[in-house]
Amino acid sequence: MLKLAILGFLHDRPLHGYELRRHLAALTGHVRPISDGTLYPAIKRLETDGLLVRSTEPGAAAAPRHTLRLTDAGRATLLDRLRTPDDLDVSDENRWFTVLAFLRHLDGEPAAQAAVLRRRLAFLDEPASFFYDGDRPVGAEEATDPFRRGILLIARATTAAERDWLHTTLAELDHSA
Amino acid sequence: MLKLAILGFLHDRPLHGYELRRHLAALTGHVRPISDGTLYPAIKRLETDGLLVRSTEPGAAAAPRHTLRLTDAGRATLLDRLRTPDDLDVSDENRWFTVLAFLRHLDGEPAAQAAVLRRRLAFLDEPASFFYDGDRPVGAEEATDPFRRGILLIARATTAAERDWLHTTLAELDHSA
DNA sequence: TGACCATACCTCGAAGCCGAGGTATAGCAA
DNA sequence: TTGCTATACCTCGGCTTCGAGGTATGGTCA
Repeated sequence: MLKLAILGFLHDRPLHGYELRRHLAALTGHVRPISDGTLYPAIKRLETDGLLVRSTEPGAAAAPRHTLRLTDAGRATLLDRLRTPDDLDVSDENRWFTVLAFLRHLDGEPAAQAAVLRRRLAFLDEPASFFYDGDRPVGAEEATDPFRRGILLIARATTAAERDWLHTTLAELDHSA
Repeated sequence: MLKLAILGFLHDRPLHGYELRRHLAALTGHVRPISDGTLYPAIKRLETDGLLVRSTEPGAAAAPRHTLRLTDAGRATLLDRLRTPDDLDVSDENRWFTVLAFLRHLDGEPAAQAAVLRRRLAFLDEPASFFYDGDRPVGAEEATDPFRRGILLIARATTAAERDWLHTTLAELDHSA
């Protein structure tokens, strides 16, 4: 997820680590902050994998900066990951939002974008609850525990809003394809 | 999060590992499945920490089962964690739902339950967006990218539903306190 | 001149998670 | 009797993450 986000941000334009940090903080920071000890090793991994290159420049306001630039391999990896996200990217909301944040990078391929959205739709259409009475899913109405009731109500509202948005966006994409 | 979920399920009644696995699959499995290689070491950690004990029994249909039972320390740890969840438990939706799933275990303490809900409310009231134009947060209406627009729309719907539920539930808790 | 802060990057050990693989037992069907 | 499936548990290496700590530069302000 971090890898995807880094590649996604760098696709727009080269950034140095500190800027990247701030972009990441804006995207997912209020939910799940990224520490330096996570970010910098991740950058190094991407570099050794040949997905990005760094060029040192004198720092504007402080220490020298390492400007990070996506390579062709990096760009290809990003687009590939966006075209075929794995199941966790589709089911976990945090990861899914990261995919959505960069899905526009597939801008020449509305059919590929639509295919990704359809995978999410399929996931949302799977009958799945959080709680079961034996094998039977427990609906929000019958939950006696107010907190579990909350989970079900919130999940239902989210799913409804997302289905709505998915359907309208898919219609637009299909139209432009 | 896994630790919290295990303690939470065992608070209801003793379970063996395989049952626990199925409970966990129902709670978070459709979003984020838990593998054996995660579950069993986690159980072992809880055991060495003295939070649960296991008693081997002949298996009903197969290999012998290890029935897991919460100790007093385990029960205390669970309640403590529910009373004072850390920030990530409050901000990350996956973790927050896990807290909610077991918050009823604080049933004698409506004030403590309300305090936890209020922390979530405070988090939701923080002005936070996913995208910024400089320092200014970008609203769903101005987002030109349809996918980022989706993120903002879905997040807005979720937040609205959750605020609603939090307010009504807090009113009930305050009434019963 | 010195204190302090924001910028900018990095390392290290501890811990957790994952997937792949392994070991058994019991029941059922070909 | 062979094989399959479900039950039930476990280990291992590899990878990622985290937090705590460290280094260095340049600017502001007293």
